[in-house]
Amino acid sequence: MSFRQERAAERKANIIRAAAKVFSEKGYHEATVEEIARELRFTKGSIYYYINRKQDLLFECHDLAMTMLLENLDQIEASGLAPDSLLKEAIRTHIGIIAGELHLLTVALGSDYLLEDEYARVVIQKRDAYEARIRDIVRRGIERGIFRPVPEKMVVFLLLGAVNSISRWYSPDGPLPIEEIAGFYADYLVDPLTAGGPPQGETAAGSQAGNV
Amino acid sequence: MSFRQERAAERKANIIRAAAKVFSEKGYHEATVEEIARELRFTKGSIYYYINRKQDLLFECHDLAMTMLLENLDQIEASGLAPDSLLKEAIRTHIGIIAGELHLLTVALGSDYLLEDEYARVVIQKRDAYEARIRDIVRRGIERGIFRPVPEKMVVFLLLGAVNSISRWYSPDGPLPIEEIAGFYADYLVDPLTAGGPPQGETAAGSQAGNV
Amino acid sequence: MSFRQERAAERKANIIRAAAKVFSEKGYHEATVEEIARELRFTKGSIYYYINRKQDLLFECHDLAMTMLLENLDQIEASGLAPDSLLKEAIRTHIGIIAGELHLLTVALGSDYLLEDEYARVVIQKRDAYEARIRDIVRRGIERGIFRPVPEKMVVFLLLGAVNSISRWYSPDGPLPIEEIAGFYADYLVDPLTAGGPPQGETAAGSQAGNV
Amino acid sequence: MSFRQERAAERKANIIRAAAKVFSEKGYHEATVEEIARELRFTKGSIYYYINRKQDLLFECHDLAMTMLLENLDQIEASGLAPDSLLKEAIRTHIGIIAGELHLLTVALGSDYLLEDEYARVVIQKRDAYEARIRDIVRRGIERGIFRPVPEKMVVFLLLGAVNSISRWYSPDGPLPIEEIAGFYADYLVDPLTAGGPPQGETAAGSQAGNV
DNA sequence: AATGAATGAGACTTCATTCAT
DNA sequence: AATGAATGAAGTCTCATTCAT
Repeated sequence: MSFRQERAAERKANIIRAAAKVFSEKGYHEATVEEIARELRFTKGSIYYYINRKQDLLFECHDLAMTMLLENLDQIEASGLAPDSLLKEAIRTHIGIIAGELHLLTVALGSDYLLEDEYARVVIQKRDAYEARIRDIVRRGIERGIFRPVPEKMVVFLLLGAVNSISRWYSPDGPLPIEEIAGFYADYLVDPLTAGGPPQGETAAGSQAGNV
Repeated sequence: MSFRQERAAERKANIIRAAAKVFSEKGYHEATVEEIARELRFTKGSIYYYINRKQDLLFECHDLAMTMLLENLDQIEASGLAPDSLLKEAIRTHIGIIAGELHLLTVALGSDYLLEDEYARVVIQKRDAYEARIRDIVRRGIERGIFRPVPEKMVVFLLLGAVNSISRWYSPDGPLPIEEIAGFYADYLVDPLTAGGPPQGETAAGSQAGNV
Repeated sequence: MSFRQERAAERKANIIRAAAKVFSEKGYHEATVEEIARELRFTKGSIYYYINRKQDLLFECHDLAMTMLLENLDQIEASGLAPDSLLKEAIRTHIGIIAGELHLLTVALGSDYLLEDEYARVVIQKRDAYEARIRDIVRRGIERGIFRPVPEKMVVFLLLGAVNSISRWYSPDGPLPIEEIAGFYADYLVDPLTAGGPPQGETAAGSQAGNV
Repeated sequence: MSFRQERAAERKANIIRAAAKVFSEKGYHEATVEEIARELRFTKGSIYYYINRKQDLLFECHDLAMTMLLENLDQIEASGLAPDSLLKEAIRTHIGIIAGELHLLTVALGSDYLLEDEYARVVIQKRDAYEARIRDIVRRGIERGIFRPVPEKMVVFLLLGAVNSISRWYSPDGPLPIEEIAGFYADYLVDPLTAGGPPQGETAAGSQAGNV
């Protein structure tokens, strides 16, 4: 990448982050392009040198966030950890990303019905891929007898629902360090899966396997 | 309540539900007053005979939803159940309300930054009250040694985050009956609180039958 | 048509004529919707109660003009005149329509590249139909030996080119009554087609000398 | 003219022609400076090294076209032809210029209301001069008894209207060579002026039958 | 009770134009 | 000579809201 291109890319990333900030504070529609511009010390028109439409900014927020989550998964899956540790690590790092890119993830985890069809398709596909990979971890855990049998899909929804909701209340100024939050969530959510722990065997789980 | 008032109240509820439907499908801003009117077989102008502003409809959605949740809590708290059963029951019925009033709860659990300050204050207060009461159940459980000591606030966030996210994927046409989902969530989320590990033997499963 | 619908249709026709006026004076792009509204003592927003987009107004101008020309052709073709008289009558009435609906025809005969594809297709089809019907008159004249053999298509282009250009200079305030202009054009353009040469002597020419 | 000046002039002509091309295809307003630049393998910014304003380009199109027409008239008037032959020659060469500089003439013969007042004045003056000189040819013909008495002004409008409209449908890829079109138009339009009817027999018409 | 009509504020977007490099 | 970047003015369009009937 040439120097010029690099600078342009950097500037674009800035714009996306500025958009994420404003979007996360006021919502997509209440956020005006002018506000995003102001955030960057730009004028309204200037933004349009880098983007085509406001909607693009929303898409880029979603896309960047999903890309970060997926790449994170790549990394930790390369570690060779066992399913239980792996799932915990996935949760912890997922939470770490939420905290580290709070605006971005707040936008991305918020309502996606704001995305126009064309864009929604791309984003939903990535999100589905992410969910599928988490589900795979759970499945592998069950197969190896590390996790008790559970309806994987529902469990993943439960896990991600709990985890993602952190973006709604977390503040870096809060009393708890994010690592502690992350650790607590990981344990709280994964431990019930480990065989010798929580509900043994006969939960509705069995009958539900593969149902959701 | 006089016949007149009754009819008026009923009509108001209809309007709120129509608004909730459209809001939940398209989001507050993409939903036009005309669409809501159409849903009611009204014209845009006519709806203003019943409401003052579009924003009112959003507020009513939030308010009605929170009222339903709070009243539900009143009811089950009157049952005299022990904290663990009570918490599970709270979760189950909370999920039942989500499923039963999907549009309404989807709107109410979605982004609240769409509410103007005046209204937001009212709604947030109710939501805080709801969280506080759930937190109290947890606290009582800890005090009585039924639950292990945990950071109550975070646990409640975790619980509600997981539970509320159901509104994002649940569909009445899905394969799983909502009671099963509710039971699974309740067990999965409450069992980790019980002191020595999961409740022995008596998994909620049994006690859940036909509960929601 | 109900009273209401009638009124609405009338109002729409007014809007189209107002648009035609402004378009013909300043061109499509230099004409702002606000100016058109002002012409009608409307506000900008009000116009959008009747139309969807500015482009619609342009289309309606084209469409209305072509419809008038085509209906006029229907009428005079029903007269049973011979091709030479018929062609002259067609030219005369065509010119009459230009003068009678000067704004509208100025817009319609002006550049059609301003129309978006969807609309252009409709308009071009009507224009082609119009040309084809004029061409048919010429062809019938040739077949019956009333006209000498000529390349019909080119002749029609020549005729219509000459006739339509009237919209560029004609003014109702000019010295010449439109009937005289129309008669002169009809004779000047059709006589060359009649086999033995032009009608001798009796052209309107004399009385018009130095008039324009 | 120095080498430098020559090069500069050439470049300017290129730019005007590029502008004419884009203007003629999309109209003045729909043509963006960027497109014109692209046509020249320039960037938007660069073009402003050569021009001051977009409007200048439009003016230059008009001006260049009128200059070509006027210079053409100079040339053929120097030939000493009689009014009838002269008028035909004027029409033929006028048409030749339209075909030879199609883009340019399409722009120039199209709507002039796009020109700002300052420029419009210059252009309209040239156009008036052109019309006046054509009118003079007609007048001389009448005075010498070669043409029958006709309202000169209207005749010139008719002639030019017909001739100029060629720019709307002519394509170099069409079936007819431009010389034939030009000849046909010249005869068709001028013959009606000659007193006793058109020159008998020798009209180009015969040879062209069925051509278009 | 209901509605057609009208309005005005505001947002997105486009683009000619400028300018530092 | 050339260009990437930035700007500001303007215009289209949407829609919640009002109001006379």
